[in-house]
Amino acid sequence: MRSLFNRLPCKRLAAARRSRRCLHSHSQPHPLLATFSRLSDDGPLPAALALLPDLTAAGVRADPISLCRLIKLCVRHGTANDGRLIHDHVSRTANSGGEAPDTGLFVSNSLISMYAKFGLLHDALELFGDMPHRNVVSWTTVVAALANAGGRKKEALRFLVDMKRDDVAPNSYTYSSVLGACGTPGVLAAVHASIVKVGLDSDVFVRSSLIDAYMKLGDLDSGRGVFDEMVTRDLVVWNSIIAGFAQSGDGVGAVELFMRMKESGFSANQGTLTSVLRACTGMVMLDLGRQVHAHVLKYERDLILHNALLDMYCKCGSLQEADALFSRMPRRDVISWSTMVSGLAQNGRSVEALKVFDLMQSEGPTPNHITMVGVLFACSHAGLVEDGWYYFRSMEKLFGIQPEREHCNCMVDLLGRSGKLDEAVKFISEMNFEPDSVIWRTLLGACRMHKNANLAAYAAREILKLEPEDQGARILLSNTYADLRQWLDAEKSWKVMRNQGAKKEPGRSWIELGKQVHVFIAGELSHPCSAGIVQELNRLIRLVTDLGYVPLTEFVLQDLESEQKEDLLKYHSEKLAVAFAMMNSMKGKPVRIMKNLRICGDCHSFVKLVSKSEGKVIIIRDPVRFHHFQDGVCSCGDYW
DNA sequence: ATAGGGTTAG
Repeated sequence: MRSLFNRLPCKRLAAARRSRRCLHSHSQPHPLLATFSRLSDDGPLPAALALLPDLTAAGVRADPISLCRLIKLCVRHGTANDGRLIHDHVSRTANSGGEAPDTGLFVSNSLISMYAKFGLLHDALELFGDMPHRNVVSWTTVVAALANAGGRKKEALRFLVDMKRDDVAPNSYTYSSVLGACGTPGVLAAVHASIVKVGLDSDVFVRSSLIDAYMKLGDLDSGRGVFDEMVTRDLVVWNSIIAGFAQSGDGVGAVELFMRMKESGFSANQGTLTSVLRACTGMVMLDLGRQVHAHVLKYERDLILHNALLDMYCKCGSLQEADALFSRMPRRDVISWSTMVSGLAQNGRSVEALKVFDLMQSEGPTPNHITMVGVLFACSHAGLVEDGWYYFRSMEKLFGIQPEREHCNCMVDLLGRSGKLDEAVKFISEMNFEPDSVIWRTLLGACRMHKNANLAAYAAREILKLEPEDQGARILLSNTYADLRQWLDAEKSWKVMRNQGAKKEPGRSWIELGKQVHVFIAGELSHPCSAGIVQELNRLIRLVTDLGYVPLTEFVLQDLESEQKEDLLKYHSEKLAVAFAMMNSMKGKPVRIMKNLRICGDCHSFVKLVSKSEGKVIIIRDPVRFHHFQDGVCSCGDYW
């Protein structure tokens, strides 16, 4: 008998065991059980739940399969209280004896999973602690719950250690869950090693988690390595690698992978499209973004995807399209509204941003802390000091949002940039936080803007106290000295940097044209069309000089002869990009340029005049905000 | 009975 069972395939084995048990234990199943089984299968849920007390009264035990199904039904319906009801029922009937030990285990595992899905981690852990036996599934469910909960990743790893100590071997389910909890390269390397050791590294689920984990830690090469080794990839694996590239700022790489994915015969789903849109957002690839839009139409109800599309239009500076989409979206959540608020603010339309925020308060969801960052950003970039103070002071009362570091930073920016440096310093000393380097850097930027070298030196020293290795402070400090033409001090500051091996990040601008992204590096004539670009640049300079352009050499940071300074200015990356764009862009269409550093004052006035003389809309996005140049005027009002 | 990928700011 025994050996016959062993030779049967698993499913049939289980069925045979069940039927054997039935024959031996009770001759007739209770009629209530049949009803319960049917109701737990496809509902209605309330009717199935109502049967539980009847079962208890009749002294009949519900079978674990039905119970597990019922628990899943509660998850689908989002009714945590019903799940609790089942838990109560099970614990009341658990110890009446006479059942296989695994029966309780299955139901308990289901319940843990249910609690985790409802975010009731406390209940999940309590139940886990009370269980007489735990198997891989129990451990895995808890590990996954902790890995997915915010801020409990360390505990997830601890549970992985504990389960091994308890002689329960993790399986591919466990590893694919726990990989998301590896917060440092060292931990990730260790977990990866043990995955290889037990031979689970070829599992697709494990692989996609590995790729994701490496990419999220910024280790693109390792992520790519895992991906390249794979023979059989599925859609999620493709999505992981594309998302990784998109999220780490390699938009071009993400798009290339997307093309390869399609060549391999996969078609994009919502997740793929979201990542591709994010890549477009990062690189200002508006044309590609618009093509993706056509595919988004299929997924009318996917909010994440629509929010990504909305952000793409905002960050490509096309607010008409953003606005049109926003008003057509059937549903809008906090993220949709926040995207719109900061999108408008970053594009220099602060007043409209605040109007959208007003609308949000009357007909939208409750703002969150990110929304408020956008609101304060709008105030600081339009010099709206009074409004900024109002929102900052009332956000806790109105929306229950406690001001955090980011909000304080916006306030320092608001006060500092509007020239109220003393108030900014006072604000810093009165904040609820210890000022960090970000705050000091904001103050330092304001000092540079208002040419207050003494305060700048103070802020820079504070930064260097906190981050002695960070060269940003020295750069900004020496820039301030340079602005003041205190060349000796600037030189001293540069020398320190040189000695520490620091190099200023080169300015880069890029532009999407046709199906390509063209990159321009300050001072380098590396583009294949460089000769033509220089010619065009000279033509533009002649034109704008007639309109009154004078090179603002104060934006050159070294002490050089003025002619050399003009040369350095002339080949700023955004000027190269503008010249290239003028030669190649379509008539009547705006030009979009993105750059990695903030735009300098000289380029700003140059582009203003080019927009006038060429009758062209030029949009330049820097890391913080946008400049829409049209007819000699910029949307930022020369305040950035 | 347990698992992997996508959205806002900094």
